[in-house]
Amino acid sequence: MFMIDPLSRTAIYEQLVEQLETLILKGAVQQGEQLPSVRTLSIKLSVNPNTIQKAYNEMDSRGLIYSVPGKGCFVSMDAKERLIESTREKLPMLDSLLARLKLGRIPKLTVIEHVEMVYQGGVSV
Amino acid sequence: MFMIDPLSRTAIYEQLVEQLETLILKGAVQQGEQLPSVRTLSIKLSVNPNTIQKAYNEMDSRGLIYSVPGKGCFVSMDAKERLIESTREKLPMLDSLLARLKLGRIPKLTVIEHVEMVYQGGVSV
Amino acid sequence: MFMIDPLSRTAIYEQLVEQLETLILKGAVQQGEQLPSVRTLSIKLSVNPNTIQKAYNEMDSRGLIYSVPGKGCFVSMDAKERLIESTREKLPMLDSLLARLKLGRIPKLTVIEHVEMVYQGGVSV
Amino acid sequence: MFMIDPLSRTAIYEQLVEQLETLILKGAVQQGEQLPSVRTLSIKLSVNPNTIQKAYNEMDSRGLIYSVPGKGCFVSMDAKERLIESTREKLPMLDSLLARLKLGRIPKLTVIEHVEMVYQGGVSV
DNA sequence: GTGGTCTAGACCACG
DNA sequence: GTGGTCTAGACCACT
Repeated sequence: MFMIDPLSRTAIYEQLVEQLETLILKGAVQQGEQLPSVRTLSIKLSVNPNTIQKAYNEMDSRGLIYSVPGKGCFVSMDAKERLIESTREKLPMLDSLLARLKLGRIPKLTVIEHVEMVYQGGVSV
Repeated sequence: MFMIDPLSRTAIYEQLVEQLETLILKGAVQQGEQLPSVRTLSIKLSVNPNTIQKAYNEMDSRGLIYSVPGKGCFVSMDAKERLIESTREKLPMLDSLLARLKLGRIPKLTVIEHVEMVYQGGVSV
Repeated sequence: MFMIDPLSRTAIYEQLVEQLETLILKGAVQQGEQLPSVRTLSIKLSVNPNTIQKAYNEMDSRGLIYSVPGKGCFVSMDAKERLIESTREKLPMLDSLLARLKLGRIPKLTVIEHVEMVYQGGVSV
Repeated sequence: MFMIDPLSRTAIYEQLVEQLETLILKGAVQQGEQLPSVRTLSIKLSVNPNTIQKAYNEMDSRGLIYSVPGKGCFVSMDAKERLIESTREKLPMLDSLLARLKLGRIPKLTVIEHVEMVYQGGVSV
């Protein structure tokens, strides 16, 4: 369910957050669904429980999941909606990346091809 | 010449590297040209000299600049070429960003608009 | 009789204690009256029996209820009196809350309005 | 500057957050001011650095402070404003507390006296 | 069993 | 020096 690269420059807990976000967006994890417990996941991923906890906390504070002490962590009912709404904030990243590609002589056509490919249902991330 | 945002979450030395890259790509800094000395730049930007040094080291190790002991740092003669060549390595970033935008319900048309805008010379970064 | 919010950050057993306290103070539960059994209540509220037991234990140790083995739990004859007496212990909470409201620029008039409203029989909790 | 009660039921990091909030509201800590470093504070309070870090993180994510890796943590320029704006969210707590006091036979006059006392600049928290 | 907090101690990146 | 992350292991409260 989760794939962790301990050598990556991005923190483990951030990898978890990002992956859980895409799982929610893809519908692979339904709203209201219970997430794997901190301990279970920590063992499966051979990662310290504190690290899992930190990832869950982060998402909790963003309202994407909620945790009920003694019961478990659950996906918020409006998690997907929240994520969709916040996506527009990523457009500036697109702009700066495109500008860099343009300077690097990547032809517009190549970029458009990538857009088409991804949006034709092609690329999974 | 350089604009540093000390509050940004991206490290200062990375900001310097990125900006120098775009300056080279834009031709604002010519190949062979001498770069400001570490001390000069550290004072101008009120940034720790170590930080400047780190940025220069990073670019040196990538062959984009070279330092002549006792004289200073200079832009490599093939800096621009190297940068252009390495740009293709950034395409996977584009793919994953596009996939995220798609999941976040950003319409393809919106993305295309951004591509057009940037490639029509619109956006400067 | 009881309303439990399993998503609340306050523990379920504390919700039960607080509600039972106000029921006693309001006279909705008379002194000497028998309380629902742990099992009954746990089913009605779909809450773990241990949780109900914990709430009852808490109130027992405070002398608000007493349990007769084999018969059930009963409200102490002096429960209401005890609760009223212990209320003064809550005044420091009022002070610190007021201090925080003052720092947060809540006007005195607004606070007074709330006092009036509650004491005019307005607010039920 | 900070007072920690390790025996309190409220978590240490929450005690820190609350105290820092009141310090900001009182103006004892100015906006833009640098906070004590994680390590320094952890030694002064004989608390684990991670705990201090957690408190700082919490306030960072709420926009009350910002941290610059390698430099330190600083109070946000709009910290006080944010805190004042969020104070209204505490009014429901006032209502429920007042309702409990009323049930516990605390006379309205007594409550009003406390309000007057605090708002006449009396109580420091 | 669950989540939450805390300590101790380590390592990294940044300035 | 700074903040940030991670591990290991412990304890607590709640269900």
